[in-house]
Amino acid sequence: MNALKPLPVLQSICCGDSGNPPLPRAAAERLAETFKALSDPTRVAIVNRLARVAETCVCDLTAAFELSQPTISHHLRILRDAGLVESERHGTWAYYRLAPDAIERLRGVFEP
Amino acid sequence: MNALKPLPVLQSICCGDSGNPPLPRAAAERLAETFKALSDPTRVAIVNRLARVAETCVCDLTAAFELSQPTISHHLRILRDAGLVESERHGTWAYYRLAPDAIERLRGVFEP
DNA sequence: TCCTTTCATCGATGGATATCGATACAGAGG
DNA sequence: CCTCTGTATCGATATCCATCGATGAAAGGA
Repeated sequence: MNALKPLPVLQSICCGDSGNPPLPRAAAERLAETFKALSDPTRVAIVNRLARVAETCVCDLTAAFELSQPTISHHLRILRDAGLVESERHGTWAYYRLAPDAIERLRGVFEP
Repeated sequence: MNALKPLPVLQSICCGDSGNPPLPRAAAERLAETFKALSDPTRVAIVNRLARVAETCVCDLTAAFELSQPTISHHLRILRDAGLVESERHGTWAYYRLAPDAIERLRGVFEP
């Protein structure tokens, strides 16, 4: 932790603080939460699968990935809490699909 | 784990396996690793800052975020290992910038 | 009503992670 | 050589997470 900012002459050699407003902490935390939902290979594969088939029930996911049903359900909950997927019950089955506007939210991080 | 697939009549009610090739596990792991690097609020804020100022030394980051210098260095290493940022030393200071083609890699997950 | 199927939740556990202080390394200037 | 400053790494610790078996909840069929 350096309490003093560099001298002006050094500030031009190093890099000065830009005048742009920084990303608020709350926004950074919300974005990080969404990225964290994609920080697992299984969840990336689930999202990719939903991008291809548009709708899937849990039973097909447990068959596709070699994981137990509670584990798949756990991953789906994390994706749903992050707002990346939506779920709907039809009779006995629960159908999951991609949330329509979830992807657009992630792009702003990389743009000035 | 259900050993039997649903009967054909139920298969049409539930959802069948699409013929599309699934995402290979290695690709899913690589993508998850990149997303994991963005699963922390501090790292999201660092990337956002680099998107605005294009180049920053570590000393400015430790001043901007109220974290210790080892912690900032730790986060920068994770971002660099993930291929999201690049670093370069000029004299005493280390400069970090966004890796140019890092963002494009992340988009394919959501597209069929 | 009882049974089966599908999915969600709970509790436990082994492994990963964010954070810090202490320390080592590297470059610039005496 | 030594010292100072900016970074990186190390070791330790508290917390979080992925996974599983067991169990609960909900819906449909016999």
